[in-house]
Amino acid sequence: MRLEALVQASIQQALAELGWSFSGLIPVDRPRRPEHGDLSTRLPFMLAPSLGKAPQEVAHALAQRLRHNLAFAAVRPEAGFLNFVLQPQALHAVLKEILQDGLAYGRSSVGEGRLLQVEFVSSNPTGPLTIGHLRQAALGDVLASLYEDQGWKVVREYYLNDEGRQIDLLAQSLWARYRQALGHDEPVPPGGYQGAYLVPLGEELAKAWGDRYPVWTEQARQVFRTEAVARMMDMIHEDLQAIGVRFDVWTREGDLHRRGLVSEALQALRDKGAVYEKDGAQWLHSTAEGLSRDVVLVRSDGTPTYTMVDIAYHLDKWRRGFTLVIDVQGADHVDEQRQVLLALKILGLPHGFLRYCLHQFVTLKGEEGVQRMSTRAGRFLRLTDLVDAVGRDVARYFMVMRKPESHLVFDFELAKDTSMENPVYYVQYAHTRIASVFREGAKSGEWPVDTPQVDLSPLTHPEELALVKELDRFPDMVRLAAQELAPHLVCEYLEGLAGLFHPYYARVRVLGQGPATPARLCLLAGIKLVLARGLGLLGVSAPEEM
RNA sequence: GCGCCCGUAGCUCAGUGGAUAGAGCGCUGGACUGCGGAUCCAGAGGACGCAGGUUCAAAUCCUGCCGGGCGUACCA
Repeated sequence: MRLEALVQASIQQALAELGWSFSGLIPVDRPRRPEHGDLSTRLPFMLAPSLGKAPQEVAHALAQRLRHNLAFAAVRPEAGFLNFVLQPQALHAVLKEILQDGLAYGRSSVGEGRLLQVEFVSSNPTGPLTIGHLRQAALGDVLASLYEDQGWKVVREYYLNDEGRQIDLLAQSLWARYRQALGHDEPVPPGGYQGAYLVPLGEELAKAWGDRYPVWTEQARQVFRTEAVARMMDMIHEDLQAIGVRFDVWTREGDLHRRGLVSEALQALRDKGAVYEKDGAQWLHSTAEGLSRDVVLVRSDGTPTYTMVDIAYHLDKWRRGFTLVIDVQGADHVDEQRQVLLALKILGLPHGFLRYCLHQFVTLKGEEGVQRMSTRAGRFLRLTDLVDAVGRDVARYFMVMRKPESHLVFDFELAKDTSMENPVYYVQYAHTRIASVFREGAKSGEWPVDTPQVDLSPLTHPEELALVKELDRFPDMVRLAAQELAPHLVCEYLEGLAGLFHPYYARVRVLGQGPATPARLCLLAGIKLVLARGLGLLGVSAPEEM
């Protein structure tokens, strides 16, 4: 039994014996200070008012009842808390269970196979992916993994905005590069895409097509739009491959229009009385529901806005059978998010169907100081350049190591220069070291061990017991990271675990220690397992050798 | 102006209302005749932006300020 459950069950029994009751989850904390025990509960504070007793008194009474429980070496009431010191045997039992679970350790079936969609990146096909998209890609991919681990059936989806003015601008920018390649003095249109990545494409088209499109006509627009989007998608696919992200479904804006979903969603909103006309445009009456402004759904020229299409898209997600949708988006989309959430509420979709993982931007600190990035101005760092410089593991890890709503300063020079003083390597090195011990142990015949038969009683060092306690925390951590959309908790956990392992390893020898050796090898096996599981959730490799 | 996010060590950042606030980097000084030194040990370094409030208990919740970011388009 896991430690938290063990404590909760024991307390429940004590409550029953005392004729007390507590509805709800009994809180179990892991105290920072060792003198406060291995585990503690603040339950007495919660129970005291209804019992008409002081917390200290409640804690005392509970401690009396729990004192003789064989799992605990001590149960101490202190300052209204109830602190538990575990018997080493209780921890040994936990380690055995972990090893028995193997790679399934920490997995859960709470998702019950329900459908979850994670929509992320969804970058417009107007250029290659940048370091900004990398944060999205890493966050979305890790969130998807976390939910898969919790028993959800996850669809990773990319929404492809292949319509609209930005695409026209891109097409015309590409056309200008094409004309330039033919020796004409055709400037990139105002507000167009200045990036150098269009130059070689323009040259290719010039070679292939010659002087076929001398002026910007409707026909040229069609041809260059199709060509530009296809080329940009090739780039994006290449970038995604570089960081190991794969999408299950690509949805194109054009498809939503073709299937009539946009007008259908608009009609549904109209039926709810949430739409009004002003200046020839159709507006969503958002202020009526407490938002700060109304938004246009259909422009006066009859075309739907981005927001309108987004609402239709999300209504379709609901119809597709998803129980939960997580959208990973940047902070510049907050206003948009509120409007969509509001529209879904008006349409009667359940609260909580759509959750946003909102993240702040990545600022890049390079040789020229902090730079604001812009795809349109051609000022950005390509994702592939970053991956080439620091590797996929570091790139992914760095993008999720901070909580999404925090700004993330990516120091490019530091990432390259100090790659040896890097948390990713610190964690991976712990895994490698254990693998190395196993290799050595295999030579001496000490490894592998018959896990179920090993006597773990030699595991008595405080560091060893602390390590098992940390391993025990892994499933809760994964659950919390998924629930709170907080992948950084995984990084924090792994660094903590590696931070317990390295000092232990430096102090305690594993091989050639008689009966202690198989016990310690079991502990190392548990650590290695959990490190691999955690790194796996992040999409970071767990190397046997470095 | 209004809305949302952030403000914690020199830097980058953790910290599910709990007990004496943490990590990495950087800095100072140590540790290799045994399993990988990409490691370990020790030290210096803090008004948790400011002021009120709620609570047995606040870095955490509420209110108001101050600072930074992002929005506030018939762009996407």
